[in-house]
Amino acid sequence: MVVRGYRSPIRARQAEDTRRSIVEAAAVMFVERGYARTSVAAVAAAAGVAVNTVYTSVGGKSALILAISEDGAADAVATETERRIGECDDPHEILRIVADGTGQVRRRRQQTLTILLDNRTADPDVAAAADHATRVVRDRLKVVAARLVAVGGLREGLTRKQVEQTLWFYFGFEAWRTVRDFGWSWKDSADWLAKQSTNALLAH
Amino acid sequence: MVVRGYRSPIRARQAEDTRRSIVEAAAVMFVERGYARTSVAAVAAAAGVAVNTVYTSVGGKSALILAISEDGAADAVATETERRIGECDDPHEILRIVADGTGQVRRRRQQTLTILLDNRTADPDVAAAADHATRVVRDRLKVVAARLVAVGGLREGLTRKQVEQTLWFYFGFEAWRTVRDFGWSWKDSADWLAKQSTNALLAH
Amino acid sequence: MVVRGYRSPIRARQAEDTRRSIVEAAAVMFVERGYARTSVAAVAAAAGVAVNTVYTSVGGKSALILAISEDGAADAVATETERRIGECDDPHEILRIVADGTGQVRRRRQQTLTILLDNRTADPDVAAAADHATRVVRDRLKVVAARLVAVGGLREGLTRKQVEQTLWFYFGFEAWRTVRDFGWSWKDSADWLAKQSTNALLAH
Amino acid sequence: MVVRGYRSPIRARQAEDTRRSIVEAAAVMFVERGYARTSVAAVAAAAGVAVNTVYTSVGGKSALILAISEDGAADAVATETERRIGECDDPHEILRIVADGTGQVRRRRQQTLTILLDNRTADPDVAAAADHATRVVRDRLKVVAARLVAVGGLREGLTRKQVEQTLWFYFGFEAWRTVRDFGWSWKDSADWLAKQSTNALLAH
DNA sequence: CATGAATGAGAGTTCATTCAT
DNA sequence: TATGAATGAACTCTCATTCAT
Repeated sequence: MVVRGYRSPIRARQAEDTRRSIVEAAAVMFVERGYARTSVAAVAAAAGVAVNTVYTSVGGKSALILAISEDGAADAVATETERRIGECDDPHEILRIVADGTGQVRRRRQQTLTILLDNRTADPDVAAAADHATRVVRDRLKVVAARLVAVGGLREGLTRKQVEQTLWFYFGFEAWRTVRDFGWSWKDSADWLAKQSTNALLAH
Repeated sequence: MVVRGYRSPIRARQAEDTRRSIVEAAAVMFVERGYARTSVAAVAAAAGVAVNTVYTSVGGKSALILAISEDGAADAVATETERRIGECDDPHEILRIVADGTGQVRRRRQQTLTILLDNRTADPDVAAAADHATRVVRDRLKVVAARLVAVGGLREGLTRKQVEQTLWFYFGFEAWRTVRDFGWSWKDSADWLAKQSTNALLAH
Repeated sequence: MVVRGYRSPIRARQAEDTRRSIVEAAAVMFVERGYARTSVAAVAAAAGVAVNTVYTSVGGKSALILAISEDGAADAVATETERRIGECDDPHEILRIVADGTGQVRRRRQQTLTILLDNRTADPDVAAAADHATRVVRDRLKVVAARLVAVGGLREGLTRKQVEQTLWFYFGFEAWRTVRDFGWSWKDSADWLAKQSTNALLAH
Repeated sequence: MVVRGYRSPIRARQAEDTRRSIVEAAAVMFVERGYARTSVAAVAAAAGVAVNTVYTSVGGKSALILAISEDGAADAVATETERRIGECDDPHEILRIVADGTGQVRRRRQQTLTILLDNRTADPDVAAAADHATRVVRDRLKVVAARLVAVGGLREGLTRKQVEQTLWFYFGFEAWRTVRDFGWSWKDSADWLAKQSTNALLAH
């Protein structure tokens, strides 16, 4: 077998296009019909490729979930949010920033999160990906909790762990899902959550 | 054609036992492995019966979900809770009662709710059952919201709809699931939710 | 086990009623949906009895076919027809009698014959019953052929075997089925078949 | 999405071979054991392929029937027969041609017709295919009837509809089946049917 | 790189039948 | 005698996956 030093940028880009369209098609179908009831054949048909192309260009069914969950992993918003919080000394403002930040992440990754959370039980790989996503967010909220403790202004008697849990209660996936179901606008949702969490966490 | 009345209480009870053990086995497996990945054969094996006994005594796979969701449908706690709220004039006390009541329902039906909520996407029948369960609880919270409006003491500017949504935010399935995940005791969970919702809804 | 000299004519008659209604229900369903696609459970439901009663009072599925095919086996018409042919010397009249006789048998046993003929391939038992019914009729036509040879008036050169085959062609199950499909009246059908067979068999 | 044209004549032919051998194996088994009692697995085994290859290359069980019935649908003989009848002015000759033509079609499609006719009740799809085949032949005989009316020589008082029905009686599936069962040669069968139908339809 | 063909494993479901009452 | 419960065996079909091209 001769390994040729052969690269075709055109074909490489086509391949990338194919891959992307498959992953996108999969995401849509996973939201609509759920992971378990979506067949690889259906994804291929929706993407307009042969069944096997799904395997050659993305991988098996669980690779599709991985690809979906990785697509939005490197989220610039989250990094930016973290930076702003690190620079902010006002706890009220910090909660506001968290509300906006988690809202924007949610907005951006809504589809992905729905897929991961709603199909936890369908496949161990999905469960793992969902847990990973959860852990990432909760780790960020841990940092926020530490910052809130540092800047002061919390209600009496709140431990750092309690703060972190409260933040997750108000800004976690379930919270956002619930308020999204109410049909509120993104801004109203963020306002409301910021207000509730302020009540819960800050003195006065 | 003469329809002869045939009754054998012994056999009827045995049949009911069989049915129950199948449904219980199914519930356990649906929690552990999820609906989609649990086969009827596995349920039958766990219940110690033949595969087709599942069909003759319960029905198909989706009938299992239905049976599970109906098992706890008529919940005496919910009725009792509604009665107590109807007799109570103190809004703080009402929220306390709601916290305890939803907690007890959750406690009692934890397994069932987990199954329904986590397998929504796996099967339309599951989705329907989950929606039904959700609607039942939200309808009850609507009544509570109306009661709170009636007894007074709410924060200024809150509409009845907002009250209902807030109640769902604090006492709905997602809220309880979140606090359960924190590993808190049932009592602590109820206390915390009551406190948070009081902050959110009541003046002072 | 004590064998009691116990007979209850009432129960015996009830049992016979049950049996008959099951067989009749089976006959209807076999015509409508075919043997293979008719389940024993469906027959039982149509007859208003438990599934197992079909087994205890008639037998298995193929016993149903046997019961159906025997119900009309002892056909008085056929015997009467044979007698009249034996007494008749006019070949034209004989064919007339055969036309009427086979028509009446067909009329009377239409349902049964349809079941047997249309479900030959569905079950070896059905095939056997169908073959039996066919043989009975062809044997009778053999007697007729012999009689026609005896009374004379046949076209030149016809062997007894040819006569028998021709009679089967014009008065057999397939012939009657074909003319029935035309929607003709029983009388018109018999007239037409008598005329055609007369043309085929008799001189002039 | 770019749809790339992919053609591999070698593989396409192999696939076609596979398909054909499956359909042929199915035809044999349907004749021998009937449609209902023939399992897809048995067909696959007889064809030497995996069970699911039956599904991927032909379709489900009913698709097998369709494939079988279509295999001989475009029958050149029928077309040729129609042409010859259109050019013929002698009614005796026309009946002769019809006898030969229907006989040849029967000869060629014997297996297919047996399958369709004998399994009518086994499956609605089979019934539909059988009805279709029947209709095609009867439609052709309608044309013949019209031609006979046009060229003249019919017995007095025969309507075109009666002519068509008579043709179906003598040259339809049931008629041919009956004479086939007699064990006659194809030629003898055609001669006999031509003669009988001539007697029935033509003056003198 | 992408394809069509073929596969093995397993799913849910139905069926004819038997057992204990 | 007739019943309801339970069964084993089989069926059709779908799925995720691999092979040769």
